[in-house]
Amino acid sequence: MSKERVTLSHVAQRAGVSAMTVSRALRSPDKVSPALLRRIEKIVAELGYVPNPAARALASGRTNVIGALIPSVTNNVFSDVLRGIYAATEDGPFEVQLGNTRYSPLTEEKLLAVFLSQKPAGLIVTGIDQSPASRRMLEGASCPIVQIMEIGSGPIDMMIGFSHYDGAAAATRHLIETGSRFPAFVGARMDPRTQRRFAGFRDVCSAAGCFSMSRCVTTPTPSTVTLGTRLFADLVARHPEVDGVFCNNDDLALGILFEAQRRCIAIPEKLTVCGFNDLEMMAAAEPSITSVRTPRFAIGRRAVEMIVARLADPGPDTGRGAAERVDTGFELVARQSTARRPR
Amino acid sequence: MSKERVTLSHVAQRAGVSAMTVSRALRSPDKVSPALLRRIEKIVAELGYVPNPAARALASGRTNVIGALIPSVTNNVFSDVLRGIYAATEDGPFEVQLGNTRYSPLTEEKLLAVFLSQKPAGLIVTGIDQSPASRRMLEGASCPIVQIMEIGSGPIDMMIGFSHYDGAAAATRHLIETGSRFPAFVGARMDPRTQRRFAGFRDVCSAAGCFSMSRCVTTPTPSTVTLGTRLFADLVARHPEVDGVFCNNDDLALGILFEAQRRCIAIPEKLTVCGFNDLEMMAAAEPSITSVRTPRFAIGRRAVEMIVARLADPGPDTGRGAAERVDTGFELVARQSTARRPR
DNA sequence: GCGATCGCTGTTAACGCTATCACATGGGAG
DNA sequence: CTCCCATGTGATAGCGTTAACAGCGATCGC
Repeated sequence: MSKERVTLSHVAQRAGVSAMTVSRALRSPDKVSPALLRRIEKIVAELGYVPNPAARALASGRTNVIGALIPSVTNNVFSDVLRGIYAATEDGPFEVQLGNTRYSPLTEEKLLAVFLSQKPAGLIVTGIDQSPASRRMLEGASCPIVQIMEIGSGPIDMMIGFSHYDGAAAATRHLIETGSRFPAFVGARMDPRTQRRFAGFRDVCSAAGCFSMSRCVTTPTPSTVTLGTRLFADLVARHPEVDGVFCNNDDLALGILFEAQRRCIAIPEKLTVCGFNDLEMMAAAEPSITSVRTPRFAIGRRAVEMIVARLADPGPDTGRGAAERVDTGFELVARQSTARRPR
Repeated sequence: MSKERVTLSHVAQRAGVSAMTVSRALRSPDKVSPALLRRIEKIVAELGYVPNPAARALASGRTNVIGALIPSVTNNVFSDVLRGIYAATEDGPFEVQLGNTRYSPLTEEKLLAVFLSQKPAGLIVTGIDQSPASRRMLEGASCPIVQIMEIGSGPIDMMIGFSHYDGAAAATRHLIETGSRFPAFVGARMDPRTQRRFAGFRDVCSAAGCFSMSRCVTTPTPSTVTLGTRLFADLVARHPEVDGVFCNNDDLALGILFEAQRRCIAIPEKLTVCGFNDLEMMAAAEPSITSVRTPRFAIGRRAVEMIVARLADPGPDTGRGAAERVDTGFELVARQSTARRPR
């Protein structure tokens, strides 16, 4: 058993053809006669030939790498998106290169430069708030690009997501409709999407005449269940009148549930609670927690599919096809934590 | 602004030196005169030169890719490990290539073949239960390899993790010591590590004379909070006498907490509960939940560090250095859910 | 003062693959 | 019976980088 790598020419030699033909047999099988194709495939299997992606990339100027820029790997939201991305790529020829921007535009710029220099097959970026420099790089790129998780105007190329503002607005309306007169906002890691959720909350409350900035507690630190308990403790200490909380995500909502139980504040009788994203555990909680369901897995999968489709058919325009912009919507899932009749 | 890629020779031309010198300036700065080095660095920055990794890989026969084979991206456990891996790589020259084995040995074999063909700088694989084929491939590989999450005998190369058997045994002992006479086991996704946890539970219970197979409910499906509620419902329906539960992970434990609340089964008075992994929310829950803390982030980070260290100093042996085998241990964190005096 | 040595830089030749064009064959249209 | 084109295959030339060695002053030891 030789330690040496099996290359195209080894296969070619064994098959009595040129390396180019073997390359074609693997890359575009329809351009090789069927009999020869079978013979080559057999030899490839025998020798255990695996193409060298570096050589391929160098020679062709393209790679089969789809780059994905995600702000966090820990956050449940993005692990679902990631799962969708992996699900969509695992049958195809593409592989995923993950970049963790850690919510930093600067990190994103750096990663973008690195990714783009590798001539990726496509790029997935999170959100619509790229820095000017990032945006310039992306606009100059020659591969399909999908902005995910959010929709807005002026897509760089393609876009799939939903309106965080509308999602939060719907949740807030629900809180008010189920009788909250002193609604509060609890938010962590105030990234742009979170801020738009806050805006949705604020505008709906203002319109209903029940907005109070001092009932909004936020922090730049990442959201956790424990953080939810703390922020809620702060909130009730300052505002015992609070009778409804919109959390900018489910971790916080769960923390509030626990802290309320600890303080014997009945949910939903004394306090209604609504989260965001609808993580699996929201339905299982006691009481179950109302949340805004977002199609995270689908967004990840669809983003890859959009890139693959574009690659297969670049569209009528030279270069980029017509920009696709998909609004996935969201769904307010009302549960026990807001099951209260309005007075 | 030219669309053309900036290559080494562009930089070289501008600097009035050969491409090789620029390559050296970037790769081993100490072999280039300081003045020239500065000049080259300036031009690199000006031109925005980014090395082509494909060309580098092809020419040098090595890559700076560390491959990581993980059974799940969704599972909180592995997202923490992943975070550790990313944390350790983000300052260095290495990048991570993630492979999702989805708990399938066959998928793992395929991914391994692909990864190894790319001559990675190092490889991280999960667990110690590689298939014979996988093991052969890994043993034949010429890069550092770390098996993570578990320790056992006969490491392929390096290894970092803890004993799942011992962790479960400690938890079970704790359940019995805090007064459980009819302890139960609830487990999902019975992968090898989970099974060893079960073995720990079983052996400790048997030794204490309180093991009953029919009080062990398991399922091959992935663990979720909702699944925890269901399995617990099944369990109490068949065994109302159960007064303590060891869950093979925290999702299930949380589900059990919720289901117990729904059924007004007081925790810890009527039922004690212990999870595994000590996810963040265990401490925040009401009542807080006892769990076995495992150093997931540290394992991920350390695994990368072990690879980097090996790469820097291959050790005395030809090829591979002395195998490193790190037992990180675990920590039983007792909380309210098991706060009961033994009778 | 002279060869030996060191430090820095250049030249050449790959690495494994694919783009491109050239070439050979065979069949169908005129 | 030509001519043309489609089809399948081969030869050649890179892609951008690094390994390996060659060269060439300058410094050093004796």
